[in-house]
Amino acid sequence: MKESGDGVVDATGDDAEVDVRRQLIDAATVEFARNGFAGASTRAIAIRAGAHQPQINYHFSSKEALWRAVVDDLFSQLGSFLEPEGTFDDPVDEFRQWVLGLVLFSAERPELSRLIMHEAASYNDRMNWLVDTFARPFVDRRDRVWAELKARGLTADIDDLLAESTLLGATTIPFALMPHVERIHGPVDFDRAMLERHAEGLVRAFLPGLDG
Amino acid sequence: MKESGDGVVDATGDDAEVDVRRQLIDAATVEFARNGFAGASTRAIAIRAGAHQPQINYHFSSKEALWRAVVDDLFSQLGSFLEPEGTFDDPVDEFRQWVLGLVLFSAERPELSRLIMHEAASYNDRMNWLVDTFARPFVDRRDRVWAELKARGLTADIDDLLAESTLLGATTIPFALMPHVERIHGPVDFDRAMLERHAEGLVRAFLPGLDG
DNA sequence: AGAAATGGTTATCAATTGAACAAATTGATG
DNA sequence: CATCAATTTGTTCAATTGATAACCATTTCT
Repeated sequence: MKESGDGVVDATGDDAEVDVRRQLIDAATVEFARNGFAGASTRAIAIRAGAHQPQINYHFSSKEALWRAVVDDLFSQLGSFLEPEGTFDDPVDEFRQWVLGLVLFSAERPELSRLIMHEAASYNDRMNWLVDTFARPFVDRRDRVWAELKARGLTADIDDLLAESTLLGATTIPFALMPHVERIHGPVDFDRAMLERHAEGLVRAFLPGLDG
Repeated sequence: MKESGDGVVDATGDDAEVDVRRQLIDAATVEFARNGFAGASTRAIAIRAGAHQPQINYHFSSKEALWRAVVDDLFSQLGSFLEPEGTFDDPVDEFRQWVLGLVLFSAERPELSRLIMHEAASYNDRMNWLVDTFARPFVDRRDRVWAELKARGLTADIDDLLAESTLLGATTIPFALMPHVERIHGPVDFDRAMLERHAEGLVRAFLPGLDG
């Protein structure tokens, strides 16, 4: 338990003991996503985690480091929603799986989009770290698939530089802004089938060439 | 100059005197959009405006009130980019003008989208006020047009409840997240013609029936 | 001229912030 | 039992926060 280096589970098998580090990350995920980095206080995070505020500086070196641990955790979860590179022969299949994965992930874990939205509105170190460490590989792959689809004449006629963020906005924003949506339309709930249908609709919208 | 009620310009014609209230709103727009409500300090806003911090509480009653004045100002600017209701006979024309207007506005003034993104990630009073006071009429009109287009079989097959926010995300997010985009692709600059072409691409993507 | 009003300036307030420190506790090992 | 490292807990600190009050300068009206 003390050594978290190798992922060996506590030999006692008694996981009634909570992992404070884990609890802190989960609580921080909620607070950072809701209020942004500046708006989230370490005390609020600690209370939500059922811990004491100084434990944040013990288990993580600083509030910044806790924020990075949260982003790390969220991107790792996102990875499990997306098929690894090289899985598909057909770029259309790859595109379809990417859109579906992003829609399903955003619906289940809107925190990552919200966290990015808080940071990506300005030029700052946290945003740069996030982009360089995690976002760039995702974006590069996306752009490569988009270029291949465009070469085949399948893509919507939108600006290449904006294609990536346009797709990102279309797939994730509805879920990231769900409080806004629900304020207008009332409580909303989606089952898997609806999300799959919605994702397929997005694919057809951005790849009109499929119907041609 | 003291009475800003009727838009009469200072009779002296000397407008080297700056309108502090105006300067504060402009400075607050930048700070709130970059750092969110909690992350923006009244001192930073005052410094950017070339004013003193207590002047914020003099010209506005509170930081909240200043934030609301900023939103009010931004929505008023948005209004000038959108054609008034009843201008169009054809819902396709109305949709096209709405998409174009939103794209042009977001490219020129990404602050409104950023400000909304900061607030709409959580249920809070500022977001509720923003939705009830400004967003609802825009959304209602958008939904009405979308329903009309759908009845004519022109729309992409995406979920009705998500259509509004999906459109919003696709049209505004690329510009709201421009720091993120530029971190990846390097400096980006768009001229009016490129934006018009991009907007038309979005229209065709979301109204595939137009090509049928 | 004198009073009133408007707005700018300085100083200060209580509250909250992230972080640091030391004492207390825990659990395992010799 | 004694020892030691790993955590937890309680307290404290300097910095920053939004807001307020007191004071000063200028203009406006009587």
